[in-house]
Amino acid sequence: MHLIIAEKHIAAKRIAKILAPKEPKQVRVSGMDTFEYKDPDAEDRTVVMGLSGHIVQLDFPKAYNNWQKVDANELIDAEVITTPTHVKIVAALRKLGKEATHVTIATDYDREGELIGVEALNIIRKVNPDVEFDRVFYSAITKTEIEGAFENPASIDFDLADAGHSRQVIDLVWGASLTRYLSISAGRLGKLFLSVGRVQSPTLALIVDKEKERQAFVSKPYWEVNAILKDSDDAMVNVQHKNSKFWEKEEADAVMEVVGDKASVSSVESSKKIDKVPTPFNTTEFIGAASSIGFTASNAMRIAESLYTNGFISYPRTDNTVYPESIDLRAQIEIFSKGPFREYAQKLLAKDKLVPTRGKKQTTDHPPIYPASLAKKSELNEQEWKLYELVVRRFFATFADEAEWETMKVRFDISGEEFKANGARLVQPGWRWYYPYNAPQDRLLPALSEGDVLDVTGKEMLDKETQPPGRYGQGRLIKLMEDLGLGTKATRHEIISKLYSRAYVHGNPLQPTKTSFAVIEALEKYAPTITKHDMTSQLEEDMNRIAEGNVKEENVLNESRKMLHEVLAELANNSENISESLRAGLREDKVIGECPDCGSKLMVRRSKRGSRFIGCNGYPDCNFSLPLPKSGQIIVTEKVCEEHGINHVKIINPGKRPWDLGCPQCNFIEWKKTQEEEKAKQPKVPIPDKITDVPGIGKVTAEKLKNAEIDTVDELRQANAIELSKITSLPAGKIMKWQELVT
DNA sequence: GCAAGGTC
Repeated sequence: MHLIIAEKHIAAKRIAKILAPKEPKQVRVSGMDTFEYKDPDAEDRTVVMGLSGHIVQLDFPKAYNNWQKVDANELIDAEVITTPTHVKIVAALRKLGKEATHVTIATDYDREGELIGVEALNIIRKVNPDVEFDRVFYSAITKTEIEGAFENPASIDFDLADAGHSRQVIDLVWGASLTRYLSISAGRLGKLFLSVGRVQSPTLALIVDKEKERQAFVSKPYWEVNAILKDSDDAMVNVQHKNSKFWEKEEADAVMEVVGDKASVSSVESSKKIDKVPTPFNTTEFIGAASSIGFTASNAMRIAESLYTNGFISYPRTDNTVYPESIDLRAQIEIFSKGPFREYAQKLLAKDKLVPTRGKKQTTDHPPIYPASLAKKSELNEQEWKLYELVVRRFFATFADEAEWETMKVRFDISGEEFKANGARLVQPGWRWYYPYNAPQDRLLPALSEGDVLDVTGKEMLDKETQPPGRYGQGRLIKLMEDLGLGTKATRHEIISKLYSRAYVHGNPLQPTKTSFAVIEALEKYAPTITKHDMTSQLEEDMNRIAEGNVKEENVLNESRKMLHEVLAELANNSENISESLRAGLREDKVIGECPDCGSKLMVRRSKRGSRFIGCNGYPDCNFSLPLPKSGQIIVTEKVCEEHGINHVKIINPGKRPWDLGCPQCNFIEWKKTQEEEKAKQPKVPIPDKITDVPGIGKVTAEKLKNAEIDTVDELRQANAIELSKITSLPAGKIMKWQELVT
């Protein structure tokens, strides 16, 4: 039997369909769908099966799992084992592998694809050591490419796979040991650990650096002088003094002073401006465009994935910005000559020649993202449609003409002072007709010529100040990561999500917590390697050397482990310092403002039972407290409540979108109000006389309350639930419920 | 419980 292995299920299905003389048979093997056919030239049947990317994972043996017992240092030279992550697929691979006489690896045409293929082959060779194997390379699953690839099978590039494997080992060993070191050092064990990694840490450093730049920024005041003119047809023109920023108020005042009531046109310059045709979408460009119309990176990718699996767009994870020749582009446009985009498709098809733009990056992995089929609006939800439309319009735009603007620069003389106005008018929409996103508005000026005189109908002086550089939005950050070589098309958005879920950042644009400052500062000082994108560039270089056969993987790994030993030694030499500054950062993230009762700091605290609340540093003299939700990471944001002067709070739960709780005091007041309203709706129940009559309070609980000097219903009602919870170790929420019942 | 890379 000839076994063909593709990287994913859908690729296996489509390859089988292209290669099979008639419709391939779908056969289930160990719970996996495979595709079978009989090639007339072959003696035997062919089976095509798909993997799900990597089906195995690197890890340390179980003995290393205990963070308290196993030191970070020991991880460096620990054995690295391969464990299956997709058990069903591995089982199917073994079963089919045993039967196979010949295996063809048909995974994606890139380094990870080579490694994924070798991983699968290794599993097969364990059960069938002498099996024959080869490799095919293709850049798009089209009839021409697939047939061409299978007519000319090549051999597996084991060096390239080794290069990929070295990356896996280095990432695991560096990531795990530094994560463990920092987490232990900060006393953050359990799910609040402080993670470190080759990609995530330099990315976090970018965000922290930007925040530092903002903090160091000193804004400078400046003044702007504008005037409003009216021409003979009563058309208004807004003009600005040629000094767009006056740094001295006196100078602006002086200009205001002299501006009279007539303006004369001193010059009119008109010229042309060209907007270049956009290039085909790769993942980064797509996320950037989606981000500019309001999608988060992860949402954009999640939706793209579903559009892809439903056949509406091509594969969304690609670096390529050049359409491969094997795709019949005209036919792809023709698909849209009916339906909601027909107007656009027809206009393109009427062109003599369809020449698409080419981006800077040309790769072998996949084609750029383009629409694969015609969708009906009713088949998609609103968000899916928006992104589908984005992909369709971008695809069209890449065949369109340049957009052309007519620009006008007019200078005016008002009482000897020069003022200016800029106009722009889109004269040739070109590609902008197909792709109307983020289009600059026309700025129309009336027809003016030199010597024209206008009335000055108003003047104004605005005081402004220079603004600090903006924080990174997700789209911008992903572009920057790509420029620096951090992460891949498939992982950049996941890295960003990781930073959110680890509570290193919040908000969009991204804002780092104090903990992030502390983590990055500690690493930059004592383990700088892991905070720089150079580590990735160095790794890329090493991987290229391995791939070219110039160096053995083992040598690169030895070198890397040696470096990591040095890094950990440096950390150990400064352990007290590091521990202290990490803990200080963590503490700072818990400060939520000043206590309204006593002026001490209000902090996020933990009761003995482990539940969180906001408490006052003045305790026990001050009892001020506010409740917090039971689960989720608590992030104190920069926003301050206008009414209560304390910071707003966000709650992060894994897998859920962050919950903006707002001001904890407002939230508590709101909560009490809804409780009261709820209660008002309920039929009146008499308030119990004895504490043991309160539903939910039994003998044991009553005893506990008694120990805390709560004997009567009145005392229960008046108690501070959180304080009482601390003394009795009864849940505060329950106490509050009982209080409701006796109020 | 640790990374980053595939894929869903």
